[in-house]
Amino acid sequence: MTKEYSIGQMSRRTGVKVTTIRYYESRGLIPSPGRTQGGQRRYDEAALERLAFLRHARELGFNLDDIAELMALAETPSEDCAPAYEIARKQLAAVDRRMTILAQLREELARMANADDPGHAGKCRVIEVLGDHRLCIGSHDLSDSRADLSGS
Amino acid sequence: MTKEYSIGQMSRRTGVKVTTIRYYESRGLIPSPGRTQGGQRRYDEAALERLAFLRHARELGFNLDDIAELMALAETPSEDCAPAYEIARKQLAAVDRRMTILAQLREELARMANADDPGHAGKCRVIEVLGDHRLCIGSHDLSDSRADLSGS
DNA sequence: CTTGAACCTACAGCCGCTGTAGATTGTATC
DNA sequence: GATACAATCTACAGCGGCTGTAGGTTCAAG
Repeated sequence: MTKEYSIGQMSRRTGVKVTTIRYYESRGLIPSPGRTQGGQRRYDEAALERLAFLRHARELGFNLDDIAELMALAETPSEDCAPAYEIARKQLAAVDRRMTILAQLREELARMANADDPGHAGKCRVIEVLGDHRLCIGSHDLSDSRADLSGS
Repeated sequence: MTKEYSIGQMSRRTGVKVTTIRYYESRGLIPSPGRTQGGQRRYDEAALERLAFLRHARELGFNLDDIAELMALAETPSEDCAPAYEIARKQLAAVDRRMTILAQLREELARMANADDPGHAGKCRVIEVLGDHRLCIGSHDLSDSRADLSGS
């Protein structure tokens, strides 16, 4: 009789929220587990490992499609590690791009936020800078220039 | 007779997409403009300035609620610049946090992606690392640890 | 048996967009 | 004026990755 976990236990052990675990199941990232007579999910050790893998990959910013691929690779012993490396390198490149952009944004924000002269004649420097679009950083292609800071 | 702009002209002049301009209008960030007899939007110079301000602020990662506040401040001449500074500093702090986290993520990814030994016995290093959650960076509170790289 | 936490599904929303179907308008050219 | 085509319109839905809640059931401890 192998050890079983409820969804709450899975959540507490991996740090992935219950609603998120259900979401991952709906996305096919984790298999639907067996159920109790009453309909409650019961997971095994393998499912726990899989969820932990998923969580770790999410932490590193891999998107769910790439994670699905990595998981498939993990379950298919193969001599070819190229696909996994491709995915990891792609993510590394994206992190590098993001870091470059954030550094630029930081400069402008620092200028704006740390101005000694907060403003004059009813016009704040923050507002002035934002109103002066010669100070815009990017081209009109904004897809990578926004300092999106959301965690999810 | 002041100069008028169609929504497409607004888009080309500011780099904000037509659908996004409509979205901003629905969110109340820009006022609904006058219309032609046929129902097409016609904007004035002031609207163009406002949209440019909005775009610049988005570029810097300010969220729409904060931008709405900044725009209200811009339109209300006041001696008090504290609210604008507060918003700017909050954003600066968020950028700093994100940069710190990205640096950490970068380290781990680099380790993973640049390994000289790509893997052995059918087990890739990338996969191994992801499966070893002792290498996780963060606590179980992931809200700021994900390397979200999306531009929007 | 009772109680209350944990669990279930269905549905909707967050944030900031973004696209598309089907229809109308505006403008340039003939 | 007629034609052609790009531009514009609204309504609706979707992206990515979650996240919450209403209303109901199950599980486990006392």
